[in-house]
Amino acid sequence: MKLSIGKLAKHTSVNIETIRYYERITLMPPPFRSDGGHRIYDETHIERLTFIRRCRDLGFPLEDIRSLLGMADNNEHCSSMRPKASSHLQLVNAKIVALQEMQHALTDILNGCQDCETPECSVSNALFGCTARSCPCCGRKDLESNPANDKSQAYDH
Amino acid sequence: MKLSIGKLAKHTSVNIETIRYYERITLMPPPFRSDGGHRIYDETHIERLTFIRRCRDLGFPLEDIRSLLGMADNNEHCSSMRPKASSHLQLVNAKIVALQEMQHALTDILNGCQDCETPECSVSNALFGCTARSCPCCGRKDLESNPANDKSQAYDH
DNA sequence: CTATAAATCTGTATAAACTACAGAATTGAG
DNA sequence: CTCAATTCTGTAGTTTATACAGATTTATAG
Repeated sequence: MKLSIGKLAKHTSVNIETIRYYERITLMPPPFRSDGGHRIYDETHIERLTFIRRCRDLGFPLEDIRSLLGMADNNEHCSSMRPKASSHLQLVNAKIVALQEMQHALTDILNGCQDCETPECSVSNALFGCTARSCPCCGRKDLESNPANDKSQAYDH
Repeated sequence: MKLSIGKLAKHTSVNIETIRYYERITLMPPPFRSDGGHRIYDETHIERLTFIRRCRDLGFPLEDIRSLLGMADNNEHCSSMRPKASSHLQLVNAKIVALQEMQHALTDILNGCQDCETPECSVSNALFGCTARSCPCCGRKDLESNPANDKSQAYDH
């Protein structure tokens, strides 16, 4: 199964220039070439590139991804992979928690505020979530009038 | 409650130059200044910056964040916020799914492979997850020997 | 209050991760 | 075979920050 760079780009939603960029920085291996010099990919490239793209979309820096790929490239023993996998797992877990908070906030917005015209809606409260100590939407600042306010408490009005 | 830029930086884990950069691109509002010209922040800046940083860590581009913040800045009616909130929620949901897959993959690695020295471990299989059609770890390619292989099937050996 | 170290200021340069041409060569559909 | 579409290399620009230089301001120790 052979793919031109254009087909690979479409299949993975990574654009052509980025694929060449990843090759240049050795994140993707240099592929075979046609007689005329065009790049020829196969499904192993699809897998690898899909993995890279997914990690990027989730906010992992390229060097983290390079390190994870190094694990799969099996230049190392499993014993040396464990710390990497473990620390990456912690980051993944933290990101899931943050995304779930955001998910709840957005769901609240969509459920709670159908079509109001006043600034009493739950939008900013929901968006800023439990970290909010004052309301960016109406400007009310409970904290200043109540300095003993619990920091971890969600702002609510 | 007043904060120097350094305190804000520590409190939010965003570094000083980045805070000034966000001000320059109008993602953060210009703060008050001391007589000498030093920036003075309060807790509304903490909230906003924390929100920005969290979004960035999760892979959302600044323009998406700008749009979300616009919702909270209440220059718009709720009716116009709904489509934005809705499409952002879809992205959030997709990211959660992707992260959970990665979470399972990494957990598998940590549970399944204690300290092997051979390339038969589950590392690459787990990492590349259900998209894998050949094993980057041992090089076996089931797809080529079995062209009718189901694309959606996880590679397993 | 002074001295001086730490923090911040503006402005510019560099980095990381792409993205967009320009002009030439290759590929492939008709 | 032709000619439009695709890809090639190389270079330049964009986005999202970081880093540094030299001047100024602020905090602290005497």
